Amino acid sequence: MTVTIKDIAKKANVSYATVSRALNAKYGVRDETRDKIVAVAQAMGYTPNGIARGLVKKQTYSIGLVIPDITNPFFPAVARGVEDHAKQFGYSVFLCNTNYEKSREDHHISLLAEKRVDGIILAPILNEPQDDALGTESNVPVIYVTKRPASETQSFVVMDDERGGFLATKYLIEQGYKTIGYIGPSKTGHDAGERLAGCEAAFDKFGLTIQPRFFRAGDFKRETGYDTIIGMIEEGDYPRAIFAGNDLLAIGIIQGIKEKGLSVPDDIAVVGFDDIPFAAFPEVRLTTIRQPKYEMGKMAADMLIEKIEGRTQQPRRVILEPELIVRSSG
Amino acid sequence: MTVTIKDIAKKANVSYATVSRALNAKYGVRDETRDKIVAVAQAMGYTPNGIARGLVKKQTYSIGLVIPDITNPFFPAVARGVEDHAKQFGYSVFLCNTNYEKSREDHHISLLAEKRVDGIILAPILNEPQDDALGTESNVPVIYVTKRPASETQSFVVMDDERGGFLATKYLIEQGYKTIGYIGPSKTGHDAGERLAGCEAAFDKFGLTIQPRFFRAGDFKRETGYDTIIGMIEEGDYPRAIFAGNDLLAIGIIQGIKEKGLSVPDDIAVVGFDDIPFAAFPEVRLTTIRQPKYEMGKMAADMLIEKIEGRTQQPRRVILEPELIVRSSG
DNA sequence: GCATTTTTTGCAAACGTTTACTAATTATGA
DNA sequence: TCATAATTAGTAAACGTTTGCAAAAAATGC
Repeated sequence: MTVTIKDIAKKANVSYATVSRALNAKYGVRDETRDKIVAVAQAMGYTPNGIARGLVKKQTYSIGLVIPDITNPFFPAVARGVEDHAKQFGYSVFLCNTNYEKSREDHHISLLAEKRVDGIILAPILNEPQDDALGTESNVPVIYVTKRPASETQSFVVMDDERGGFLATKYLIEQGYKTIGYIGPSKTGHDAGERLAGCEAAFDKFGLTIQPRFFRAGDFKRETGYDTIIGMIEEGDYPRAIFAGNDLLAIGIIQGIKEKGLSVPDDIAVVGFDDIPFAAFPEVRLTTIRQPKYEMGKMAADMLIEKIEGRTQQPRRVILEPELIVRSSG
Repeated sequence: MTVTIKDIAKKANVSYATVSRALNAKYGVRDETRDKIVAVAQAMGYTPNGIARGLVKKQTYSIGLVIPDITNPFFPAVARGVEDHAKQFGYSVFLCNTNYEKSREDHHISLLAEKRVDGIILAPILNEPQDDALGTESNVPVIYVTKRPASETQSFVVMDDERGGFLATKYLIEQGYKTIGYIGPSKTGHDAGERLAGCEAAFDKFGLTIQPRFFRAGDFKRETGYDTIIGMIEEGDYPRAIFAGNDLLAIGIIQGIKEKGLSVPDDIAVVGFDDIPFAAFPEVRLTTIRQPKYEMGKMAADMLIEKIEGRTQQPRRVILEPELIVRSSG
């Protein structure tokens, strides 16, 4: 049997209320008795029962981190940021992978609610309006991360995707490339739509006109990048530079280019988006837009704890700045 | 105020014991009343309080996963394996990064103990005897993963590092390489010592003699691989093939080789160890020994739950098989 | 040294469940 | 129809804490 506060009380000849007070270092217990109690607790190998405490204090010091997939190289840094910061404030974090399935997301969230976590950091799969039900219906504090919630009343921390797209394109333009293409998700729904928007904004600003045949909508997969560029090259009509919707696409694109006997960036320059760890390796050296992943996680944890501890009631909307990382691919 | 079982009882005109029974689908409540209760609970938006339940049932349906660093590409797959399997059995998992610091490991473990997790999966930093205190002193079930515990009485799931080292070396030998080197951690303490042992065993078995100048002890860092190979090449004395203690080292080694104008595998063949996601990319195509990371996590979760639910009392010692993945570097 | 204030301690309720035990109800068999 | 068995529902204790309130003890002031 694990030792409880009552066992200690008995052995120390005090009431268990006194033990509770002594152990929690509150005022109002004589030093002498506190010392004795602490000694006894120590000797008996006491570990406070957080469950019992949670029940009365209605606080568990746990939070949930709900993300699509920790195996996606984007998320470990975010998770690390969350965990590091949470731990600093005494919170533990539940890791929940949704595997990009709405049903799993829902299930995880309701499990977390049963576990009475103090709050949730959610990197949602989609950003559909109904998703925001969570934050209002249940009353668990939620911070959205990575993607903005549809509703205006929720807090979030995201990166400025549009600015990222702008930065990437601007860089390419300033490098003197005249024909620039985009491969990646299009506006509809996905956040990468904003990356595309930023790209278009740069075209606009610098007076270039978009050549639609070099703008290819698709998904986020490496294969897509590979296939798309191979197609372009085989048709004999390709741009001098390409902005890819994310690093995985960029890597696929580079692979395709090389396989066709062309060189990067001499024949085609490529800039990616995200700066996953892979991008920095000497074999890759991808020029890309860095998302502040760790900081995003840290920030989200910070905001969540702030909300939990009631220090703020207004929703906070944080938009982090992207950073252009110039390496060798563009 | 969140709705409790008592609120439901009042509205449904039954005692709250009945509500509890109805909601937990136990036998012993008339269908009619159960339906009514379920309907009321539904209508009131009831979410069971896992904390209260945990207090009486002495089970929280949470487990802890304690690893060095989720940002290390080895661990996400392990974590995913743990989480997927745990979830299947209704358990949630706390993610704890120790950052390779013993003090953080200890702290996390004692926090988990306070949270009354049902068990812990631990990828320890070191494998020193005193570490095993955990499993015995506290009575939380523990499964060691990645590294074996020093004590004989603990359960673990690891990979057969020695066999991995053997496989890698054997492959190199069979490819016809006569001078083979090793760069990586040495025997002292680290599990990679076993990799080296397997390497030596292969030398033995195939009648080759070890040339100590090609066996370089060090750590697990990419820079070490890079520096070491550069040194060898500059001295003008290097082996035809190298077995690296892990993939990061291997990547550093390859980079060094290429930078010195030599080619892989034509001048020097390299095989790594781990098969981190990076190794499979077309830019890298590293020949390596795959650790069954996902399976390790899954297996650990399986064993832990088995232990929690008391289906087994004997410690289980699982040693997974490595697999040689032949790509282009060796 | 005694009344008064302040500090320390104890008692008991509360947190939201589950569950043994008992009471009430319904079903069964003759 | 009635005794008995089987089923359903209710009472109350328990899980291990925290905390308001009251009682006891110690400290203070005169």
